[in-house]
Amino acid sequence: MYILKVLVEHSSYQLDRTFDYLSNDYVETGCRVSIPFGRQKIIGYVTECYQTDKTKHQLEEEKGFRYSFIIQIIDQKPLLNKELQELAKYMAKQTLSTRISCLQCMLPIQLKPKSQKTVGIKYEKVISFIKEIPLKTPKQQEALNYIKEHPLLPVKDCPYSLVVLNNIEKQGAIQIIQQEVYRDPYHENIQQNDFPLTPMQQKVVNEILLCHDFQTYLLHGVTGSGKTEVYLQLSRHIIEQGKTVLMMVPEIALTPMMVAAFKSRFGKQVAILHSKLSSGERYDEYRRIVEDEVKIVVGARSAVFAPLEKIGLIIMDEEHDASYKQESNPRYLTSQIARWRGKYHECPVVLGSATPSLESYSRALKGVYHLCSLPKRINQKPLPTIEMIDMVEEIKHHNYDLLSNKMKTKIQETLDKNEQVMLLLNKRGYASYMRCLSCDEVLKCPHCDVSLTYHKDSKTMRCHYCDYQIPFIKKCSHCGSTNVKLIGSGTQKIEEYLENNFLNARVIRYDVDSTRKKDGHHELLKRFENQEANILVGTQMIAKGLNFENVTFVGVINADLSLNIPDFRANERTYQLLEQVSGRSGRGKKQGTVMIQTYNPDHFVLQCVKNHDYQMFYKKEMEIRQLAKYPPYCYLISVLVQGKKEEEVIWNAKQMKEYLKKQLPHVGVLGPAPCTIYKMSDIYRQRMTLKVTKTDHLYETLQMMMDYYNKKGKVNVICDFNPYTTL
DNA sequence: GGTTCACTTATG
DNA sequence: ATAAGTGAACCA
Repeated sequence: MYILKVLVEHSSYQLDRTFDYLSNDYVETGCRVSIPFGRQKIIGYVTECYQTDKTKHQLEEEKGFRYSFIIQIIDQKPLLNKELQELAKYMAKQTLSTRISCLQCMLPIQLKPKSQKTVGIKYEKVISFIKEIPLKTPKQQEALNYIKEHPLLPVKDCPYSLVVLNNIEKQGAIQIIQQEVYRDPYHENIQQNDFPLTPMQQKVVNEILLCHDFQTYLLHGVTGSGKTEVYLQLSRHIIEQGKTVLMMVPEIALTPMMVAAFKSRFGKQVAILHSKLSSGERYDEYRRIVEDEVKIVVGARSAVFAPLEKIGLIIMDEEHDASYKQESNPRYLTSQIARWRGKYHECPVVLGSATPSLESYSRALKGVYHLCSLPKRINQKPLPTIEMIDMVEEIKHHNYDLLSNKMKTKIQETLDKNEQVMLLLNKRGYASYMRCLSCDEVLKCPHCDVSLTYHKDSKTMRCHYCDYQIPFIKKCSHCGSTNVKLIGSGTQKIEEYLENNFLNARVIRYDVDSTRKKDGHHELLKRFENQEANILVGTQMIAKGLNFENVTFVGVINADLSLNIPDFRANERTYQLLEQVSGRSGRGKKQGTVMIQTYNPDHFVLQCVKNHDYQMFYKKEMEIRQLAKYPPYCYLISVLVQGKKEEEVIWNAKQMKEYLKKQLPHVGVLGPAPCTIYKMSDIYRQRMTLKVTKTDHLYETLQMMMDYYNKKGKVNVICDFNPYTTL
């Protein structure tokens, strides 16, 4: 008889431990079993299995609880291999989430217990050759010879009619059988050869290939420096060594070009994992990986759990991208998971970006990561020239239009030359902030260096970090002028505007709405690539990874909006966005230009963008981070306290703060303050922000606090390590 | 006495 | 997470 330690399917802190069951058969860890639990029948994951000589009765006497036998073993083979089981343990500890939620987030939804979605396995009729026998007609004989040449030929691809095939089958020479087929989400299969590398690219490739150990590389390459080609050729070398490659990209719908590049180089050896695949497609891709039919996995965040064996290289493109942070349940940071797997497989991890996150860049400078640079565009193409356009000046000249006169002229010129235009509408920053129209100051929190946001219900300006608040007064605190304005995200009808204001403008709008349907993005981009349109207008989605040779002008309509988001990363995000979008210009033979409209042309972020000077940006922004004690000078942890009764939530949150201050004297605790959305479906939410420099006792203390409050049940506590959005 | 509802308890 | 058990509140 065997004793099994089982995690039950429900993700709850009260059930975040194993339960003991009995089985007559040995069950491998990682398999699911069906078990009685209380009065229910549920699914559990086996984490341990060992033999015992004792009887059920003896065990019960000894342990003081009743044992049950499992009802059924569900999987013959473990769903997750040893590596991923280990990883789940690590992740649960790092994110303070339940072990079961970590296991579940690694599986495709179809295999998660609650999922009602059962995937129909797709079958196809194929012809299997059995034996050579004399046939009735020459046509049949001819067909049989053909079938002999083409083993397991799909019926639909056979040049002979079904009637002929049926006749041959009746005589017993062949058999038509049902065979499982995989749905292929990307049908195009054009093989393409590698491009020759520049000496700089070659140097990076050589350096990384020399590494046969775990090491994190930060590949800092300016836009258009050919990072993709480096990834492709590294991958080629790794799979030639018989190993596999994990290629991570930001939310994949936004980077169709990277996917296309891998597909066209490596064809069927690539599996694609992302959210826009249909349930069946995703399941098939997952199975292809499990069955070891795939050498490279290209995918977004959740692909970091791809069940690849023998990983020889892990790449994270656009390393700084916010979509790498999971914002629900196990709130993991993809780079952390990737590096854990790199350590496990003893292979290099490459983080690539034109605009690395400050956290990564500072690690590279400290020597924790190994820095590789591609400072030049390929083929010696210069970076585009950038011009700042002062919108305050435009207003002085009574131009209240969306576009400055200069930009209008430039757009028309570009269209006249039959070249293409990309326009970025920076729509970030949903909350309103206050700007003085006389001195251009934005009202900021005196403690947190973020702008205050307007709260309509209480008519106050409040800080979302520390809850500092002042009543809303229509007066500038800096110069005293009453000429102030609340600025929010105005929804512009820019597509219409462009069509009405420019001759021969053919506009494609590329945003969440216009690309919602499957392959929507792909289709729109194809049309733009084929010159069916000459203006592509969109939100941040157009900033990343697009490569159109005929785009020679990029315009940014409102650069500052994202500078005033109440988030310590506002400068960094703005720099990244503007640098990335600028890089879309002049990727072909012709020189590109960029114009950026702003109310703050002298702001250091915009000046650094103008000069393509990442180092300067890094230096200045690091000074700010150091003064305000923000990452990379500390780790942030966001502690969310939520519950049905507002007073209870506030009271408990304050109590937690006292506890934390006592237990962790070296940790700074900001708040508690109400969340941006302080009430969500009748649940009140308060947030504290912890600034951590030393992690001594940190996990244990937080774990104890969460256990205590979550088991009490009055309020619910969630910890978010390295938060990217202010909840 | 019977029904309802909030709250507690245990799950192997 | 979820179902069952507990006891107080309410009603006729």
